[in-house]
Amino acid sequence: MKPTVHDIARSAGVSLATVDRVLNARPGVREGTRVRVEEAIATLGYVRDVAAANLAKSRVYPFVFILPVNENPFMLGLRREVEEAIARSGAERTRIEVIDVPALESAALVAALDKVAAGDAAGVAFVAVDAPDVREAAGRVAAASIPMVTLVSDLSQSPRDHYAGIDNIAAGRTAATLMGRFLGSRKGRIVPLAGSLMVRDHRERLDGFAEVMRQNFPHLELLPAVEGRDDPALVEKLIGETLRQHPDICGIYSLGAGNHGLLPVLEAKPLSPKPVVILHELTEASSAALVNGTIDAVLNQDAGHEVRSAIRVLKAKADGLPVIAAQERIRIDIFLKDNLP
Amino acid sequence: MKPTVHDIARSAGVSLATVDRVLNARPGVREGTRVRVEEAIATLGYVRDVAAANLAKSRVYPFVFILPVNENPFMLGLRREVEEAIARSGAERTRIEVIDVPALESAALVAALDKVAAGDAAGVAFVAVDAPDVREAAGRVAAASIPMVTLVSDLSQSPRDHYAGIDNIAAGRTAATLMGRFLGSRKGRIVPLAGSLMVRDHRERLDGFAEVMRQNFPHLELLPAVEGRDDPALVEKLIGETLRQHPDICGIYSLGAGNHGLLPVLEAKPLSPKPVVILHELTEASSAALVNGTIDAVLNQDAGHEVRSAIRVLKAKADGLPVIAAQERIRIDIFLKDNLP
DNA sequence: AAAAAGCTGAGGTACGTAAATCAGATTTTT
DNA sequence: AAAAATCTGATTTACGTACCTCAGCTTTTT
Repeated sequence: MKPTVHDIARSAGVSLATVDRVLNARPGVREGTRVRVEEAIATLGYVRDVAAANLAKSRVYPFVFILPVNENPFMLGLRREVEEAIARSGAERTRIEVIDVPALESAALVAALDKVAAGDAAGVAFVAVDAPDVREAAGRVAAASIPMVTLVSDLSQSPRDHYAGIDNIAAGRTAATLMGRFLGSRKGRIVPLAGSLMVRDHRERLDGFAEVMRQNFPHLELLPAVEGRDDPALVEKLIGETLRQHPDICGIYSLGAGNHGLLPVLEAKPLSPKPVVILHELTEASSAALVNGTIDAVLNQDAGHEVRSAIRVLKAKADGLPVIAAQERIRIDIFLKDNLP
Repeated sequence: MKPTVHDIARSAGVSLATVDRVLNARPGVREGTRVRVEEAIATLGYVRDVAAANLAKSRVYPFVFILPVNENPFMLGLRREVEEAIARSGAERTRIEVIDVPALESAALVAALDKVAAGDAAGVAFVAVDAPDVREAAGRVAAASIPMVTLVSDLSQSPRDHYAGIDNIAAGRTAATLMGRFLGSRKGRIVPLAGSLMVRDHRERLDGFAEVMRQNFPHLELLPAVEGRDDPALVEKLIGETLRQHPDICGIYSLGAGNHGLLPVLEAKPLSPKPVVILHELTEASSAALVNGTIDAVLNQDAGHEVRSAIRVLKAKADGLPVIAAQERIRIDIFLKDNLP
């Protein structure tokens, strides 16, 4: 049978209250007594029953999710996953507040973080904008001892407890290897399509991609990135121009969320020979394009996993418990037409 | 505030005992009263607090894992993950018993399943051998209303509640597409290396692989599968012979657990031009081979996810709760040298 | 030295649910 | 019609932990 506080009390020859004071580091226990209790805890191998403790405390975890207002499919999906987590709040003893902030603006994010730092949240998850003022605000959240995880986009050199997202440099490298291997001995130019290189994840993906390209596939020329601002109309225009200007394009790497502009162009007038196209983010559109052969591979991060992982980690940090590292690693999913979900 | 059984009782004008009888479908409540209580439950939007219920019941989930005794790295890893789950048993209110059975023998598996069916387990997970007598034994487990998930290898047309493993046909297809695309215009023979085609997952991988090969890459000739019984020495011998016999081999697909025999052969005398090699299961050896370029891709299933998923699903089934389908889908991980964990 | 203040420990109640025991009302049996 | 059996509902205790209140003891203050 699992030992309980009663067993500890009996074994150490003290009352429940004393055991409780030792367990919860409350004052009012003589040193010698404390040691006796701690020995009993160690000998019996007592572990606190978190469920019972939460029940007794009527514990709820008030978490805050700071999400950018962004119309692209990935962010909409992320938001939906947060809403599903909110729907499960009752069962999970969480209470999740969502703060909307304009995308890519650090000022609003800083304000939101400061509001969290001043409040009584048990944890905060946010999509980071990698800027100095955000880093400072994160410092204030950490100073308030509020667990903090970055979501999707990380904040470098910050005191966040955890990053729930993929390694974007690795994603770019992976895309490059797939691109190079799929092209084989074909020669030509590769065009990367980003949303904005001011965004850290886009920049990292491009960096990883460019490095592997240069190193392993020097016969392929990498064009400067087209920045489409993830705006379908703009992407359509810019990509159309680029393709006209460079008839020898043999590869396209769309590392942002501009697929709604890219796919129509590719489907309207298929190039010959068909370029190798690799996208990020699995959506209905990209899934269909994979099936009909317009594109060749999709790299994906699972927003549902990211949200659930963020919540698990925040809970664990709030309770000072360890996390299962392997469970919380967000993987880069690679989809070909053969392994679609 | 979340409504509790007390709120229901007050709202319906009955006692706690009556609410409890309705909630747990116990007899002894007049039809009219039952309806009143159910209406109160619906109006207030009551949901049972599973943690509190488990506490009151002193609930533990006695689960049984039936694992084949098998020395290959994947099965050893699976076993280690089950052991880690056992280490977490206290916190998760589980009590996990492991039954060892000889690999690939349906008789021992049937005996183990029958033992489970006769016992008081709250759920069972097992690595299925796809045979009629196993199917029948599974039927007896289902008849005893014991939740049941297959692990790693599925049991067709069986009453299992869930399958915690990858889609092996899709895995084979994915391997074929990667193989074909990596080879580009190269011509030659492809050799599949299996453990045994009597094992369902190996057969399915081969089937998926062969179909895509035939359909999309007809210029590549698929040799009959080499069955190496996942025995390093035997694999080394057979693969050596095959390579000598067919100097034009340009692709190797190792779909079983025979990598410890294959890798030494490839590293000892590298072929030129280097064949494209795709393996299953990420281990230290395959990871190293990926980094040094001996092999080109690794398909993997995450044993830790499979075990944790199996436990989550068994718990949910035992409590009659729904599962988060997306969370429980086991994905085919594709690793290139660029996205190793 | 008496009173006040702090220290240490004991006991009890609450959290939300399950389940056993108990009490009153209704129906069935003889 | 009385006794027994069955229904239906109420009360109480328990699960493991947190935390509040109170009592006895020791130390400090006046």
